[in-house]
Amino acid sequence: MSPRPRFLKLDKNRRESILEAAGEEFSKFGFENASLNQIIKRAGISKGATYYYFDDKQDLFMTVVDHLMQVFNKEDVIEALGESGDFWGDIEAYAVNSFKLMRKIPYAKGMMRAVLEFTRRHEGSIVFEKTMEIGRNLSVKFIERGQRLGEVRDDLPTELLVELMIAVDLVLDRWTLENQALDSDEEIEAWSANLVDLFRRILEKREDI
Amino acid sequence: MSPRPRFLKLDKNRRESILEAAGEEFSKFGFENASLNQIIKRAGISKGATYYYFDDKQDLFMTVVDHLMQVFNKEDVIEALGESGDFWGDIEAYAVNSFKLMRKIPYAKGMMRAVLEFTRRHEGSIVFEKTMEIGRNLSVKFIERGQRLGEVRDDLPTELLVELMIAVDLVLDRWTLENQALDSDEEIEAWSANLVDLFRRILEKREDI
DNA sequence: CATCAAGTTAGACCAGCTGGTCTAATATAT
DNA sequence: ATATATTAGACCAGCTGGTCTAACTTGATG
Repeated sequence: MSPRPRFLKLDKNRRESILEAAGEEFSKFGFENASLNQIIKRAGISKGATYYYFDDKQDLFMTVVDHLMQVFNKEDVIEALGESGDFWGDIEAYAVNSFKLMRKIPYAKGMMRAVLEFTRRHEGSIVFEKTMEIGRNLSVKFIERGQRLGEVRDDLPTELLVELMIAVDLVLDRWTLENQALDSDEEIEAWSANLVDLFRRILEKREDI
Repeated sequence: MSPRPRFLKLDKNRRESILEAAGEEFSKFGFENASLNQIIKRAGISKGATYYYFDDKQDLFMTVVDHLMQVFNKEDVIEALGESGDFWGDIEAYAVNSFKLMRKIPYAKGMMRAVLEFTRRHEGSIVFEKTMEIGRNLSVKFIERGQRLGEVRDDLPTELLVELMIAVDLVLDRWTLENQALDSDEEIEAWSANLVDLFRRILEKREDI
């Protein structure tokens, strides 16, 4: 019944072209607005094959999400976060990494937005709870660690801070994407610094205002 | 050909129920995903009437936008912005006003998001240029005035700062909306202060980092 | 009052798309 | 040769934005 194992046995090229087509479509239009037929056409597979590998549209969506999670989790910069002395420096390292990854998988950030939107609309959906937990926990853990170190404010709800981080992240992503600002490593580092500066401005504990 | 004058002659109740139904639908789902049929059903009018008053879906969308623009422009707090000595204080006054307005027209902010999304997808569309100019100019003027007063940073492109402001604004709007945080005037003022604090953190000129 | 034209409305209808189902054909392995 | 895994694509109901005709309302004119 659950056709995912089948999908994993598939030829690598074909598998990736499906993931890419789906990823780009979902990334551009969000879950609801993405056209399954369009994905199929772009991936060059038939309806029959599609529904042989996936239960439905949502299953395909989840497969793309899972794939991205795996890629992102391989990079274990996150683990070291805040373990060294330089908390904000570690964040910057993570940001650089994230930007570099984005250049390799351009639809990754769009997918993140799509997932957020989806979970907002289908809050009851059990399937996505775990997925969201992973993404959220990263930011939540980061914020809580920062708070324990006395670096991050605690006057606003953590969930709100997470939302703010994601929003700012997405704005900078789109900005750099539209202005082709990430062509060289220097540019990646410069924009990472900008992102971290914004995070810092928003999250930093301050008494002076 | 252009049926808008007809619409204005319409009975006020009916006109407003159409605007409200359309506003809520567009606000929830964005332009493309909003169902015209749904709007019609909720407004209690027929297809024939709809296409008698509006050229097409986009015309209806524009009509809602126009309506909101009129409402917002009546409040002329914006004009005084930064004319007094207290720049950030003036911003706060504007934020309070904006939150109060949002409570009266709950779909206003959702519409803003919808407009942003639409213009992003239809950048060529001449119809929307003027509309966007109004919204943008407000933030742009604000930022430039702040820069002239030496309060606002100038190390990032103005357009990017605008995007950041809008994004943060939307996050706080949704947050307050979902947590019914704006029931009393005290809460409105408290959250306005939070919003302004965030604006300030993001925009403020700083040497220390 | 009757007549006639203009303004307004209802909703049947259309092509085009959607996600999803089903069958029949083909490839593969035993 | 046979059973099973895989694929193609015709087909479906349900929706979409938009068109069109026929009926109804309104108001002016005789």
